[in-house]
Amino acid sequence: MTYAKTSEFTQEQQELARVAKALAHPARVAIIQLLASRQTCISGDIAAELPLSRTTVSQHLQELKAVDLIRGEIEGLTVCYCLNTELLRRVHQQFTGFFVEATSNGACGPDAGCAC
Amino acid sequence: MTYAKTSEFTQEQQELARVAKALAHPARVAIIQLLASRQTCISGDIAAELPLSRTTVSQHLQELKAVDLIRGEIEGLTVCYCLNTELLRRVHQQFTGFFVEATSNGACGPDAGCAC
DNA sequence: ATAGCATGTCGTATATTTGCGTCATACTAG
DNA sequence: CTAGTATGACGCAAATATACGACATGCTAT
Repeated sequence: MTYAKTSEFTQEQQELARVAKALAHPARVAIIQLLASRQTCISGDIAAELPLSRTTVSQHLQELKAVDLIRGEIEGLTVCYCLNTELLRRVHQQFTGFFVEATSNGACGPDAGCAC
Repeated sequence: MTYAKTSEFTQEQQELARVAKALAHPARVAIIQLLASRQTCISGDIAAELPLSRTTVSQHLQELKAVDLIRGEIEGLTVCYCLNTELLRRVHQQFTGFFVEATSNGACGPDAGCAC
């Protein structure tokens, strides 16, 4: 994600893109849903639930952790991953703001001089 | 995005990831914000507003178009791009559902047997 | 027809992502 | 201490994404 031109955008745009990127893979979406559905914060059980190797799942977990959407605590032999609900709520706000802004102005139409 | 294992996830997870991927670059976020802020559906003016070459911007536009988040109508010499507000609203719902699901269950804590 | 502009497509180089096997580490149990 | 197990780190191959210059196409005037 650290391409040369990436830095020339708004902080807000970069943040949104950053989180979006974290959710840009079905496995990572699935991981978050899994963590949300279980009371216990499972660890390697996640890998067992996904159609991917343990190694690959571990990488996806690291990616989610890098964005701080999830957190991991070493619990003896296993590792306990949890959702960062606080951040998730904040991100939800951010996305909502974006979508509202994008949908508030009625779609451009003939009035604006275009055929859409 | 069409890796081998991608297809073994829920339709819902794939859809969400698909849209998230479309928003996973600051330029594409910026494009949507630009289209939302202007009454007229600008075309190549978009390129002028972004710190990227016209060619690169055109590619980002094609990606957004591929996911149907925006639509383009040839308007004589120029091309008029518009937001697909209908889809945007649907996507907003989808994301909200996801985030609510992820944040409704209180974070796992000592009760669940973990230190998070 | 000719010239000129707006756009998209193509080819190319580089950076990143994805997926997995193998190894190193760390802790638990015997 | 010796296994045994759960995890992350490392390295590698293949697939994608990113960015851009050069070209092709399609209108609009003149």
